[in-house]
Amino acid sequence: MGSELEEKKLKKSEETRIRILEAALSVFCARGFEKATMREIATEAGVAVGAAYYYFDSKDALVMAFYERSHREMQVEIGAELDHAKTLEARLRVILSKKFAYFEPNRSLLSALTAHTDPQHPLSPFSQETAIIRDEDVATFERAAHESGVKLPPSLSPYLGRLLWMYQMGLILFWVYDRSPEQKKTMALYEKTLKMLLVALKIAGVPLFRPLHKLAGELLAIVYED
Amino acid sequence: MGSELEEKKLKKSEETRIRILEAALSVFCARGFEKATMREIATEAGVAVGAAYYYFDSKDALVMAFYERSHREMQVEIGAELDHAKTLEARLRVILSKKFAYFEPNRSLLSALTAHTDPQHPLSPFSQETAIIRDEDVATFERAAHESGVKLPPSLSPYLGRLLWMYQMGLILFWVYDRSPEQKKTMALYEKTLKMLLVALKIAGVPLFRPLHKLAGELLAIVYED
DNA sequence: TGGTTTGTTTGAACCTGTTCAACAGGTTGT
DNA sequence: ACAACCTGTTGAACAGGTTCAAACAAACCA
Repeated sequence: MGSELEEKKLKKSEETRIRILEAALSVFCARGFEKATMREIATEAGVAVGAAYYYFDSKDALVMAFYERSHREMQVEIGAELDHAKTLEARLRVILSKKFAYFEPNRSLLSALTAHTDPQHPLSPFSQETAIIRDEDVATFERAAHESGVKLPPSLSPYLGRLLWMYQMGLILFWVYDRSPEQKKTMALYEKTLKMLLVALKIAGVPLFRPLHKLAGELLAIVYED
Repeated sequence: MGSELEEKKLKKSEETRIRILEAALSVFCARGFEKATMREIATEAGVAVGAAYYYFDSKDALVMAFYERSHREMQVEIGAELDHAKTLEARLRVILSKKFAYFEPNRSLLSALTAHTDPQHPLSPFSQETAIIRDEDVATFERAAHESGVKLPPSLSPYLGRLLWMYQMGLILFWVYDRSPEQKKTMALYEKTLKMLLVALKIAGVPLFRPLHKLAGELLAIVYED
């Protein structure tokens, strides 16, 4: 009957889509994003160039697909591991370790994702196109902080998730371009800044710092307004 | 004799170089960097495409030439105005106002310069290619701070110029992509952060903050090491 | 003067991301 | 069975950045 065949066909189509994506990743890793050509990717996947464009809007879209898949897979793993972590420090380490570990073999590919500051550029971490992933990531940070009992004054509380996301983004950016052996510099920065962050969050609740809260809140309101 | 004619010739060659650069800027401003084509730039300059590549290595190199010229011109103007400014606040305002004013008509072109985070990319603010400009800028900030009598503990003092440059870079980046009317958001951020920066620098000298100095110094050492 | 070197200019050709008209094969409706 | 249709698939064609062999011109040398 139709449905069975249709299912087969959908399967087959999804299969070539994946084959093209795999081919792309393999060529990206071998040559780097810039040097990789759509023709080579298509050949590697055993299809014509046009087929690649039938499944993916652009070369960038291939990276985007990789990013989406990575995100989805990591979300699952992080979600599972977060349940075993109690303190905020442990939770943040779960998230960050997972990301570093996951992207380790593809650092050069990741650089295609962090290379653009322009929020108009599809691959920018600040773009419309990456908004869904970003929001989910922010929510993960927010939940991790919330569930480990972090309390911030109301003027700062709404920004907590985004601040943690920003911190993570900065670290990853530094990591991607870190040329020290085994990215030792990033790891040193990671340890130091994580400690500082935790201390900062701890003392941020103290009423003594109210004037600072107000200032910080105003700044964040400007940056994140609308 | 030779020398006179040679001078004429050098003049003529320099003239076409400038004509190509002017044409490029005009087309960039009319169409934006991406939409501008080398063929149109060449036509506008009244030369063949090849000529543009004889004088400039690439399309990027045209932006780079613009950046170099802007920097040179601003350095002169800033240098003159800095003598009339006493306080650090006044000096920083001189530098930042000049940059905003100068780049105002070319915001879209500037975005080609701030669009890349990759230090390997020629146009990145962190690249080898922009190092000379960057170092001169850092030196300007350093001098401005030094001459207005800012004192920092020895663990932080070597980074003062680079920190101020970083602050400026962040502001400019925010400005380039600020879509609020007349970039009001950037201006609000500018006022607030400048005040905070000045306060921070003032209290950074207080011995009470020694443990913070040590931490900050260690962080900066990691980031700027090598 | 005529040949040689050096600096400048040209435009065709190349490479790569992207588009698109054409086609193949299967499904559906009649 | 036939037409209409939907889904994939193809490769030629196009656009724009870049290269390069060849031509040209001016300066220099003999």
